[in-house]
Amino acid sequence: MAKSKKPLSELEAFVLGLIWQFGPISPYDIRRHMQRSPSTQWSASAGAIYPLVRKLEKLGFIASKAERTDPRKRTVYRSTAKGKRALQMWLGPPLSPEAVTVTYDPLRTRVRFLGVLNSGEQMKWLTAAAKGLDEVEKKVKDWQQTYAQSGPFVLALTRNGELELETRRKWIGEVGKLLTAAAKRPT
Amino acid sequence: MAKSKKPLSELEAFVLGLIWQFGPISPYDIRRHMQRSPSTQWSASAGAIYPLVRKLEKLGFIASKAERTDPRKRTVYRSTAKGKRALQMWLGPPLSPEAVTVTYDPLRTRVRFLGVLNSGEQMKWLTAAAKGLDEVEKKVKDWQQTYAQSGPFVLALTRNGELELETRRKWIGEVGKLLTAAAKRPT
DNA sequence: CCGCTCATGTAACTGGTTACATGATTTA
DNA sequence: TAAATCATGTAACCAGTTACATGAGCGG
Repeated sequence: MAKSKKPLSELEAFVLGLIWQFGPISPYDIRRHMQRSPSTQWSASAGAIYPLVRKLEKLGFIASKAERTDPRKRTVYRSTAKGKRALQMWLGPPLSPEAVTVTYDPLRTRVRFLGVLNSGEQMKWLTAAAKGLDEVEKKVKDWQQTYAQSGPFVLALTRNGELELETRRKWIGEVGKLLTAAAKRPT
Repeated sequence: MAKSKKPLSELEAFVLGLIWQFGPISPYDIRRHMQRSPSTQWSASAGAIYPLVRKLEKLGFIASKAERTDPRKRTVYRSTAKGKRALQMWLGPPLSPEAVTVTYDPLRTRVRFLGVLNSGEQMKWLTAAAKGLDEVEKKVKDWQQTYAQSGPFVLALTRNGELELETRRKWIGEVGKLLTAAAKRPT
């Protein structure tokens, strides 16, 4: 049989996707691309990317081509037909279980435990959080500018960034109101 | 000096937070609590929780008490004053870098590469994604019901779930419109 | 009494990070 | 020519997962 390959990890699929989308591309450029992204989901470390790319090649999902040899070598990769199919499989439908899950928002995790601070500190925390979101917005806008007008999918990402930020801001604001209301109503 | 302890990991802080919030509580109950949460961020595996709890105890952040001994033992933990301070430190302000970052949304990652599917498949994917969000909503609502009326912080989480879901739905819808528009306008 | 849940635990693994190294090439 | 960047690589580590084991107690 041999058909039972285990599914790609999120990082593997992401790198394969980038190679499919921007290939021919070098691991070094993949790393820079990831480092410039506002997301901190992955470190984009050499220790992750280079071995991963070699693995994808061994799987036959991507093919390498030496662009400049020996001294200052540079190897670029592009997706193979098999790689494209693997990416399509990964995308689905059906959507894999980890594709459909609640988002992970570190601010949400923290609000869960805001009760460990006193009322005054809670308000300070919320102010700091709002300021943090301003920083995030800057980074997102930077990213958007560099990758502007790259088709409907980048536009979709841009739009996601806007909506997401708006929602988080609104929520932080509501949490503030909730807490002041709770503080006034003594137990 | 010895004052330069490295910061808590997200999981460590989360578990410490749960112990502070619900303690005295057993590692077993922590696991169940996490398993019931709609988030799939952590596996809540025994291999993660039990060693972690012992680590927190060794750090002096929590204290144990044997609730039932030897046969069918049950050990419960509660937060110490030091643990509470550690939790407050972790929360901030200042907010740690990983606290203020864009959310991680696996659907967003996937939309990035939707171009690998043809137009028809793209629409099917979006339909499947929307259906997936319905599932997420069910899970979130279940969770909300079990933990209803537990103070302003749970209320804040509930509200976050609502807003988040609404935003993701809206976004998926917009992506659909974006793509149909792009499909009609040839090149 | 059989199967399920309670409750704790560990050994092996894995995916990814940190931190470093190398050498060529470009820029100030 | 010194410093920064390009480009690739690896060794040591770490946090968390998978999968399994143990034994007590409870419900049908």
